[in-house]
Amino acid sequence: MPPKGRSGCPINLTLEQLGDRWSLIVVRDLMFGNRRTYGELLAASEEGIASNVLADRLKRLTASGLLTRRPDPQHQQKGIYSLTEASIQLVPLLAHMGAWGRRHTRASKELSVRAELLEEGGARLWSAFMEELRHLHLGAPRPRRSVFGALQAAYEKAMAQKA
Amino acid sequence: MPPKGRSGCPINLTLEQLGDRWSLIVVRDLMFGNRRTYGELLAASEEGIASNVLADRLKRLTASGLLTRRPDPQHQQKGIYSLTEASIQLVPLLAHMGAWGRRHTRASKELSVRAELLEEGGARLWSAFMEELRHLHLGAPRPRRSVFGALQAAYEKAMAQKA
DNA sequence: TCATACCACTTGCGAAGTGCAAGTGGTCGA
DNA sequence: TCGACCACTTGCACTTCGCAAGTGGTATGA
Repeated sequence: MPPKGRSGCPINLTLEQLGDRWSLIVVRDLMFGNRRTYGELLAASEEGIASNVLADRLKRLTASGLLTRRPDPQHQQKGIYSLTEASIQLVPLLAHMGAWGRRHTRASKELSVRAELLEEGGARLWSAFMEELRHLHLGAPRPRRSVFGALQAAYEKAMAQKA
Repeated sequence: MPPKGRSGCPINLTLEQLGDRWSLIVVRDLMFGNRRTYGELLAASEEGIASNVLADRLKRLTASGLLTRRPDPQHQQKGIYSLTEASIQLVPLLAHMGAWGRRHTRASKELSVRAELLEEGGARLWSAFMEELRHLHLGAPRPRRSVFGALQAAYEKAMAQKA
């Protein structure tokens, strides 16, 4: 089967799927912010994503197998978005992006706390986090320790210290 | 100093610099293909980058400190582009992108060979490769072993086997 | 020295992506 | 049954992208 797109290079193909200014922001918010519906993703967006762009990205990411959508039993109209195994495997990539951004951009201290923890924790922490994401998004058994909780707590502590 | 851009999140800021379909392709070709001039980057581009887009990216990447340009002593008009420490530190990111693309996209076997080696080699191999890039681009001393050569040889072997 | 090829980069233009504001049509709670 | 809510669409101005052709300076060989 011939590879589609501009070339068969794996880096290129990754860029073709994720190389825009919003796709990974959406994945990030699902992953680290546990935002699961259109409304949550739109309202709590740190970067102020436009509603049409969000709708478009949810559609594309779902079509390419990085997200799934299931109806909310509480609310007919609402959909609940989940990560898939493919997007859960983006954890190391996002961790590295955070680490790089922390060093080479003017990142704010509070928002860098999670990136810092992930960097310090290394591959073992990423694995634990991925296991937890499999629990939250794919129905896998709940792991003992919550990395998600630790990241969240560190972030909230940093925000409190700032204020 | 307040962070610029959409938000101070390090992942977001990384995306604002590199989140498009071409910037990392240019870095990849400089890094793994050792293409150092506009002409080399344009002619050997696997993905067929457009000349104006290449010119624009070289300008932007240089402006944001990911590349430097110095004149070619052999040829008045030509410039030689080099990676900087910041872009050399993208090695782990590109390695992960390759690894992810290899698993989750229809990457071609030949072009995946380098990604596979980088993935197997892990952090130690990345460090060695970065050391070598510092030699090639920043004038650091030449390291003993050439990762670049090994990657290149593996790629060429794969291409030969295909033909 | 002059024609020719080369080379880095620009220009023009249609197509696609982005940002913003308003709208739509179904759903929920009182 | 009314009004608030919610997921998502539409319309429009603006920017970016992709492609093809062009421009003007530079090396080269007769």
